[in-house]
Amino acid sequence: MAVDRKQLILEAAKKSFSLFGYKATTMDQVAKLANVGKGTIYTFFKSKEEILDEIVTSLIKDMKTEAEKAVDPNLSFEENIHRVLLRLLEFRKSHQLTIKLFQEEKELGTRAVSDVIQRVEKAVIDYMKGIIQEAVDRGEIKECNPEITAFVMLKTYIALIFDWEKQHPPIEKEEISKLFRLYFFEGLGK
Amino acid sequence: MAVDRKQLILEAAKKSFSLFGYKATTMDQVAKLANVGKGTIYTFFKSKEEILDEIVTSLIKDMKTEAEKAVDPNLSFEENIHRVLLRLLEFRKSHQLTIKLFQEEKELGTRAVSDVIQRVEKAVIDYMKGIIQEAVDRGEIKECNPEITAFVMLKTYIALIFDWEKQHPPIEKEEISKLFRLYFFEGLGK
DNA sequence: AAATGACCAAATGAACAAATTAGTCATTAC
DNA sequence: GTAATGACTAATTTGTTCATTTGGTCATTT
Repeated sequence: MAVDRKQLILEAAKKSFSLFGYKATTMDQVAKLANVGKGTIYTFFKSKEEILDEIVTSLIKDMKTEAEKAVDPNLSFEENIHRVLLRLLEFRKSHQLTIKLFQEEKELGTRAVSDVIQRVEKAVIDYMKGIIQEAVDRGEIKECNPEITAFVMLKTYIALIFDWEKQHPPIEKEEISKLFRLYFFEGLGK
Repeated sequence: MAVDRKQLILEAAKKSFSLFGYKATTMDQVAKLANVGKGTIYTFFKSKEEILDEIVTSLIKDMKTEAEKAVDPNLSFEENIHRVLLRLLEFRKSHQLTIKLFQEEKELGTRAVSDVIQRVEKAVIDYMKGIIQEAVDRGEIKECNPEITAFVMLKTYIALIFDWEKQHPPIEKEEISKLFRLYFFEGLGK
């Protein structure tokens, strides 16, 4: 079978988005990178935005795989959710595409990019929601609204990992784990 | 004694910053609003930014007063810190100046405004830090890093009040109080 | 039938002109 | 004499023009 042109286009676009961002990537560039006529792109995708959407859909799939690798059924819910969050935020921190996208959202506020980031966040929360619901069902943790809990946990991790570093030296993984246990599981109360 | 010109200028600037934002406020406008010559402004302040700084310094003082009013020594630390946070975020939510400033920081990214918001956040965290340290000393809550704890609590509240509302119906005050107790004091663990 | 790139209308941004602005300072008012 | 002023200026911002670039189409080629 000949080369999969759609795949070529997706890879070219992903590379270009990662390197230059969404807005700065031109369709001519993608066509050239993919070794394909520009028109060909439009036989597979109806717009530039649709390419980004498809790339992010597969990104979300990758993140899910990554998250699942972090889960170990022998460990407690507490340990698992911590590992999932760390792994996902590590992913976000180390993958060119996500870095560029978050940067573009903050600096340019490109709408298509905002939309797509929203989608990633929702996917993460949905995934965590599932894990939390299971833990509640298993009786491992107290009754709680899984969506709000997932939301608060994610925001807390982002605050500890991304926001804290803006003004202070980074907190060690081990330390974050301790903080997380203290705040969310044991509680500050005596 | 004649009218306090410096105060007139501060009030005019505050009004204009609240109405149009920092960047969109001109010194001519402030002078006109304050009924003084533009040159007079520069006998009290060395720049537009210094006016903003002074206004924010007094804003921080107001917030501190507001926060102190929320504290009731008969209540538990848990209840007090919750009341302080709610009161401060209520303040931020309902005061024209803070609304405009946060909006301008997000939309325009004006540097002087970013600096000043940073300062407000630091002041809030410092204040909370003190309350937390006291509670630790009193043995009311577990040993913890007061600064990180204050930081995480503030971020959590902002997430619950501002970020959650972007996508969901707002959470009731009473509900936020419950969530806060659950996550930070009792912990999810059984 | 699939792929292509010349083509087009719309969007962008470089370049320049005009207007506005923060801050100064010689003059004025008291 | 000194506190206040607003006309002035250098610098920045804004509006405008217009050539270039861009996303997307489609007649032609393979």
